[in-house]
Amino acid sequence: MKKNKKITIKDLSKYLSLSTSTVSRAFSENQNINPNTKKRILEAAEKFDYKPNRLALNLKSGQTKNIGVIVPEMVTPYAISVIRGIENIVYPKDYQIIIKVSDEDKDKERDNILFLENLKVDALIVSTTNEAENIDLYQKLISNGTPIIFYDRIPNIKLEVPKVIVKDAIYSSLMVEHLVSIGKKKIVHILGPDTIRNAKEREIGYDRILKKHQLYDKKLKVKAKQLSIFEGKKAIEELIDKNIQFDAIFAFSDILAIGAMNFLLEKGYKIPKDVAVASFSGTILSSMLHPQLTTVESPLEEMGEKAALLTLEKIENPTIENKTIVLDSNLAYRSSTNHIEE
Amino acid sequence: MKKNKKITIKDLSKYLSLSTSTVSRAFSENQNINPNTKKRILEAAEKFDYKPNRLALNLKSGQTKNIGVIVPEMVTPYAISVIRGIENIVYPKDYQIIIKVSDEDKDKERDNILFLENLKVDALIVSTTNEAENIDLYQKLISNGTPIIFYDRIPNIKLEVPKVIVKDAIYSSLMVEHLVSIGKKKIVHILGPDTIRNAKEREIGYDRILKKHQLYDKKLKVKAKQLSIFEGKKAIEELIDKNIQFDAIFAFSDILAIGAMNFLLEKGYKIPKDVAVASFSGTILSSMLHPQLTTVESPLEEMGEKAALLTLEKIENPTIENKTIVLDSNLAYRSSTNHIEE
DNA sequence: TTGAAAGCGCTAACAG
DNA sequence: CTGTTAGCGCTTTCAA
Repeated sequence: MKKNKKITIKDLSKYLSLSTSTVSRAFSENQNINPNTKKRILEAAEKFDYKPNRLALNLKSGQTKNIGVIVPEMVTPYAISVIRGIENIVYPKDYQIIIKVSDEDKDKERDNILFLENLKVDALIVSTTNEAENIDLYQKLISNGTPIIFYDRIPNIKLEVPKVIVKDAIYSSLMVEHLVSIGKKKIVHILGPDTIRNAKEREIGYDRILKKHQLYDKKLKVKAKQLSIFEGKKAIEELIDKNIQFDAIFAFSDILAIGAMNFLLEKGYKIPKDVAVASFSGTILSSMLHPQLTTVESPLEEMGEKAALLTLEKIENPTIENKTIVLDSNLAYRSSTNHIEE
Repeated sequence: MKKNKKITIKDLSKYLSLSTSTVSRAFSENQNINPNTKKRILEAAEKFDYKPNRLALNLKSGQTKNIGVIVPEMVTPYAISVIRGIENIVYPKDYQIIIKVSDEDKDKERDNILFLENLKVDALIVSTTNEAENIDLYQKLISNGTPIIFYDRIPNIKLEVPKVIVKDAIYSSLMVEHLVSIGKKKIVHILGPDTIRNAKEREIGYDRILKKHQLYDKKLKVKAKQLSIFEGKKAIEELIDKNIQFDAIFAFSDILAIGAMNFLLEKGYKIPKDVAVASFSGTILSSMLHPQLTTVESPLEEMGEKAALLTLEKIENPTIENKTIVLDSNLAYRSSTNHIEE
């Protein structure tokens, strides 16, 4: 079966005995066109259910109206929330998004960039897998005129780009302060991989509070090599093996916290009585567990919206200054740290 | 900064003193072109980093090379696995996918269809929110010549379309049989909403086994109105309120099982000793919990691949017969049903 | 205010 | 085997 014959400007012009250019003008703003003519055209368009052909517009304008979005992972619903925010902004403006997932793999990320470049996307919104990788490529795209906007996990290098981030160090501090406030003294920090800029920020926040309360002990810091359940589990297993005592855990991310918590649960620990657990990230995942996880909830959807706004700005005006937007988060206290005596 | 001047076939033809058509021929298969000429052209293309302009190709062919994918939800990593499968197949064929999420809302699903139609996607791959909704629209698109391929949650009506499904009833039976085999006698079924075809299938599987073992009791079936953690919790809460005894739960989906299990855990039940819990779906979610969830693991990635294959077939040959592919699943036995005496 | 004509980059008859 | 030409649907000078 053939596609329905789509009606074109030509058909309309023929029907109305007008030129195609006049018809065309009826669909663009502020053109020199007689209001009556415009009205007639619009009515006819309505009647025949005319829709401008996006493909032709694209070729004409050289724009694909596509924005590439590269996210580091999709195992957690983190990215999907950010994407929702992006959609909120770009769909009304007639842009599409093409989503690519890097699966925490810098090489895959590189492929994704190349793929999207090849697609001639009008801009790129990205959260990196590794703060120091693929910078050359990003740099190249940018100098070729493709706007790139980073969010959350941004490159460490001074790249001249717009970005949206959260206050990692501050909220990390606040969360650790919470752990101290509920009486915890030996607070473990499961650090994120040091290929992620945020990991360092969050560590700074953690260090600050523990030192302030003279609870700091280097032995309480364990590094996760990757963001996986297994690494979270491994980190804690290591501590236990080394016989290092602790009564709380502050993990770099949900997924790490989950690995740690499940391991403790398996071993019969009571949470939060024996060990309180808190993390950073704020996806719905944290409330799908038992006990529910106390966490720093980043404003993911807003992050996407801001990033999209910056993107659109940059597309419309490539010479605009590169803003950095810093977002506040929310502290969600849940059962994993709120011990209720039984 | 302006985009780099992209070089075109025209530039190449000028440089090589050839016509644009000859140059064009060098990039398409099986054309009448002198191998040497072709070689020269390819070399020049390489040298100048020539890339065919997708936008022009699209206009020319009337194809967007975009495939729309509509998924019912993205709270669980279900869809993302299917999408991965789709990507495996379509990316090598130079297609892009545009993902739209319906959030279990039939109206949103409708918007998504309209949106994608407007985008002139070459085909649609969809998993519905509701077996009986938006059929008119799907029907319309199909008769307008847009291939639509359904997977997993398909419409109930006899729509003449290719589809990919799993053996819901059979695996449901197998899972319930497992529950019986570990000694459970009072097996609750949390049914999915009856707007989902699979819910009925899985119920059939459940009924069959319970009747076979003369364990069937209508009171043990509770219906979830939606697929949410809360509904899972509510279903079980209801049973307990009504003082209905049970020692196992078979839930329509992961998310329902999670709600149920967390509620029981909160109330101090031991899982699986007091109550064993099993579900159907097979995302990574089930192994992120404690205890890990026994579940029917559907071959999600494969499902995506098959759906994509059917899609490509249909795009290339619209008159091809509409196949239905039925996939096998895997039973993953985990701690939520394997009680180990302590 | 409207129309004619050119052209975005590419492909595909058709002719040579 | 190669070139000429027209045209996909639309916008945009330029002229009228």
